[in-house]
Amino acid sequence: MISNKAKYAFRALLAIASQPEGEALTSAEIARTHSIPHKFLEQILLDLKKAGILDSRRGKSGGYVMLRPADTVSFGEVLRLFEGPLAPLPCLSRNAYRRCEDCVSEAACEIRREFGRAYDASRQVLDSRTLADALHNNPYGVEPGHEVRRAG
Amino acid sequence: MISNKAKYAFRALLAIASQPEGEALTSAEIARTHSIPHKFLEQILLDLKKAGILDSRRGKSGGYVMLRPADTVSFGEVLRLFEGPLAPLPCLSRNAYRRCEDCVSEAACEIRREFGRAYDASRQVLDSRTLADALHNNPYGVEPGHEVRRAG
DNA sequence: CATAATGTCTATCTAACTGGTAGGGATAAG
DNA sequence: CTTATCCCTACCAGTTAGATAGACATTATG
Repeated sequence: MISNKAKYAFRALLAIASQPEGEALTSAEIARTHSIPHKFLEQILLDLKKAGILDSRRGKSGGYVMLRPADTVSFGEVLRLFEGPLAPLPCLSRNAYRRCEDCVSEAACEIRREFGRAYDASRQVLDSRTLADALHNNPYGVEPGHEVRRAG
Repeated sequence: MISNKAKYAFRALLAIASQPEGEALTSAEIARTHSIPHKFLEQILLDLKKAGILDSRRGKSGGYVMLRPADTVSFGEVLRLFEGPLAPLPCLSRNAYRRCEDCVSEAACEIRREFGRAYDASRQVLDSRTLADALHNNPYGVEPGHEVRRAG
């Protein structure tokens, strides 16, 4: 199960990304319309800003807007931001690679091999599908080469 | 990342499943050869026994053997035993279904839709691959209908 | 029967994490 | 100057992870 924090982040991002270009949403508005604890949401939006996904305006008539276009923000990227590495084993993570303490051979490890298959399958979805795909309900797995579109 | 408990369980199961028919492995042997804390492993093996996957013999020359054949025990089943539901969202879990607190429509939920795709992909691997597949390094995705072999 | 080696069960402990809450401070509009 | 907003940090209660400990039950063997 993903954390509430991550789930809130997706709700907020989808709300912000579906605003008309340039129109900001305040944390209070998002919190109210999506039943998210306000101060908790503020932390989340701040994280998204620090990650370069959102931009913010302070003061009266402030709020949040997308900094990067919604079709460049993948589900995997957001999830990693709040959950850390998505790999089921440390030895399968690209960014947070760590060998298992008592590993003899990664190539021969059955657990690594099988979980690698599961991870590949999951990653192919999460790292290719973007906020824009979700909002437009874009079909999945139709166009060839969809695995690596704008969202890296 | 999966828990150490689950990882230890897979190590132990693969060790037991690769023993010659009828030959038991003791918790102490497994703990030593795989660098697993002995008492911790005992709890794990007990869980696997209670789940009907392993059988045990007590007393001198005791130990653990497979109760069900290795080609009927899927990775998903073992993982669920130690990690609980694998679904990324409660509303995607078959066994532990729960609607999101403030859900308006599951059919319209973009988050549910996208995570459903990721979960499907991952589940297709985990619920089809068995301990025997892992031990024999059986190829994956070759034979049609492999999704539902002996392991349900 | 005694002993030693095993599995079985339950309790306990510490550190980290989850899911918040709280209270300011900085900034900008009007 | 007031008010609404974002920004930042600290804190807290409950749960979970990852064990550790100790006693009890069962069985093979001498």
